[in-house]
Amino acid sequence: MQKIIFIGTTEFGIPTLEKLSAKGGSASGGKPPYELVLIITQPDKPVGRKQIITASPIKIWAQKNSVPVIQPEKILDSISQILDSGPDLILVAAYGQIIPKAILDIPKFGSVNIHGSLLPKYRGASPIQAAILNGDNETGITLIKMDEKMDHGPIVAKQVVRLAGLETYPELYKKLADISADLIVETLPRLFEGKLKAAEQVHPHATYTKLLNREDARIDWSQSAKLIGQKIRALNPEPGTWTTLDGKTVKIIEAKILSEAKIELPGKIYIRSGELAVKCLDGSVIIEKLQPEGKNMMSGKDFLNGLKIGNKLFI
RNA sequence: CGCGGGGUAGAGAAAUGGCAUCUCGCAAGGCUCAUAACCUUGAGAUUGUGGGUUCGAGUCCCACCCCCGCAA
Repeated sequence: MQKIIFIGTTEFGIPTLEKLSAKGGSASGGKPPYELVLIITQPDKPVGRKQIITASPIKIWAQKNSVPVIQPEKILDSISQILDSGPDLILVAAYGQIIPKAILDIPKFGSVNIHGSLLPKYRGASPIQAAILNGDNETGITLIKMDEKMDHGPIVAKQVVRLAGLETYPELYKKLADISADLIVETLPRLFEGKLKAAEQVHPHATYTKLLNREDARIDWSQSAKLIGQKIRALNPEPGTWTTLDGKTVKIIEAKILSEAKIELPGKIYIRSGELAVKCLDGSVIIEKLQPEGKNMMSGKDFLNGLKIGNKLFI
């Protein structure tokens, strides 16, 4: 039975862990086909307004499934434990730290990374958001052999996902997480048989994504409705698209776009068939869900009920 | 003790210390070929909790609970 070390921090890795630990068929005597010998995740961190120390979803899963878990500040500090567990493969999904080559090279079959885009497109921190943000009509999952450069190693497997142009980030995230689990299950046997050819990435085609911050998520109402819609779908719930009204921030959580040719002041709020609508460059955006500063999340209609519509403007 | 906003009817919001209003929703009735439109009427609230000041508190004071934005 092949020994695997899983390294990751976010929910993205959960479906993969589930599949890896799932019982096999009768042929394998009902045992999982692989042995998860160790899970490595980020240390517990304070989260939220009350700074409650919170364990990563991966740690919680590990504990629930009785898999040994370690949380080094620096992963290199744990190199002896990694060696001791004698892994045949290291699997990495959304860990959040650079893993040095000294560790990647430990397992017989090397280290494989799960990445949420079709590499070499969208290397880096936010590949899933990038696909939505750019209005791509396809994205996917790529498995690569890891080398010392970020998202740079040769490709061992790839799964394309078509996009309809309506996906939100959480939806696509979930979908890609599930697909990566299937892709891993499909790919590992061939990898362990040594039958897998790794194909070098076409490096000149590489594009990069950075970690998105709050300023990236501010809505510019002078952009096109399509662009604003993409932004809202890509950047919620994190970091969360927002705008301001009378100097107070308002989060825009869900919206649909409306192509109305009439050009008016971008950001102007008006009512269209009882719904909250906002003018932008080439059309309008119907806001379905939003959250004013200090308030709970509410529908666009609820927001309208309390709003004295004068010449209100989102800026 | 990081900074800040908030808790009023099912929902969203108003209310110089003096009868708690408005919009939406809901119910009944009406208009209409018809309707999510329009008109009439109605139900629905111990104003987060506990104290205090006052002739009188949603409003002022004290304490507590809960929700949320920023920051991390």
